Amino acid sequence: MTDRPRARISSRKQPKQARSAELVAAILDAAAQVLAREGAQRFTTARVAERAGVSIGSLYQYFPNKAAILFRLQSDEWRQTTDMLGGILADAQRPPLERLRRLVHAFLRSECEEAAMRVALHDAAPLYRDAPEAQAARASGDRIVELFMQEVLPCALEATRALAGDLITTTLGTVGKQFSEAPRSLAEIDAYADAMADMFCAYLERLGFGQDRA
Amino acid sequence: MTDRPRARISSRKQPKQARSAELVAAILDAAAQVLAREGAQRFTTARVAERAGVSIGSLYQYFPNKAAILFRLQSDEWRQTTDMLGGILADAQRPPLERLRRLVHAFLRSECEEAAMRVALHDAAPLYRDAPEAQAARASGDRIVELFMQEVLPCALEATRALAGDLITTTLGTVGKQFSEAPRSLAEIDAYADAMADMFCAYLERLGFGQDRA
DNA sequence: GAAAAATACGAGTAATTCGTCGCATCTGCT
DNA sequence: AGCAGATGCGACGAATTACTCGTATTTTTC
Repeated sequence: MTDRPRARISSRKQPKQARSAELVAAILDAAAQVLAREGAQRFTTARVAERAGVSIGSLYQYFPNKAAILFRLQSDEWRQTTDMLGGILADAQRPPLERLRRLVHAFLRSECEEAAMRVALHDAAPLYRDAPEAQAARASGDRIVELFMQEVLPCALEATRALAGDLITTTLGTVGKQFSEAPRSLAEIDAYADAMADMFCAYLERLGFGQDRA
Repeated sequence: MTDRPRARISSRKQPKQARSAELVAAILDAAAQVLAREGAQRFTTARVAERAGVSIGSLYQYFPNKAAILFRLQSDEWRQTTDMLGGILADAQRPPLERLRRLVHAFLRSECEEAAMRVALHDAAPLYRDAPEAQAARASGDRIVELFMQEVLPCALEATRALAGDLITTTLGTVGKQFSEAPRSLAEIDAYADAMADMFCAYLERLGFGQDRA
């Protein structure tokens, strides 16, 4: 049906000298600022270049188009988040459900940092969402949760486990996304995170966590 | 910080003759089609007018701007959905948790109808999201769930109940939103809805549903 | 130090889009 | 029929935006 704007997102040229690496960093920094202060609608390559103190031509030497800048921001964000969450789930000292609770807390807190920028980045999602690179990034996050699910629900059917993992991942992600849209105090965030963790734990326990004797 | 484009969204003029009422209907119909076929990015007043077989000037006689058309579509959608969900929750014949399960099923199914249009409407959300009318529409949906929560958790603290209601509402809404982005078979939808209902029920039962003797 | 390669620049182009305004047409009413 | 208000029209103005290309500058290499 629709011919989505299939954006080429891979980088146009790799910076080889030090100054160009700085330039790319300046652009990304400026992009985050423009996104936060002006919103997705007013996010333009010209504004980013101006804020970065760089000419528009230089910008286009390292990013093939506007979507590539946005995708790069989102991509960096994702890598950072998945690393953090992976670290929390891997902590074998603590019981699994406590790790899950810590994960929920950490995720919601991180979603509320730089909230304005995140909201705008989500608003701009249509510009980079359909790129193949974006789906790959998501998949790596899913795998982390899948491993955890195998630990928590070893006896469940594969299909059940996959569905539960998908549900938890999706809930966390989408609720977190909406969560950043309204400013909240730290106490509110923690209360919400506890409620969400309660919900996940109640669900997992009902699904069979704790009944290891087969 | 940001100067959001505070859109005036209330209607410019009420249609008084039959032909103008038809014109408005034609515009809304065309708007839904343009949204579904072209996506939010290519949703323009000119395209809507053309598809409706109406001049651009006529369009602007009944809608003050582009955002108003989008908001109207979303608003109609919301009213329809809340009516349906309210009907399901009000059915006093069935036990509460079964009603909740039916609600989840109905909601996810409805989210998958006209999925392309819904996705585009969500993409365009930044254009109408901040309008005061939009928040009022959301609130009416929240009240329905709140009544249900009072029935299900009469003994819980007010704060707990409100938080749980918020969590369930938000989860349903945001997961549903993402859900419409990928096409699914009816069986997949039902399986997902069952998992989500399981999660909600496990949560509510743990919170105290079923322990009425104080 | 000079040639070559990499980097930086920014005016300019082509396209798109929102919304207005003056004028034509239609409808209901007396 | 004839009038007034409602409705319908679409060319046009003003603004914005993504991106290119020829040229100038800096860095590296030999």
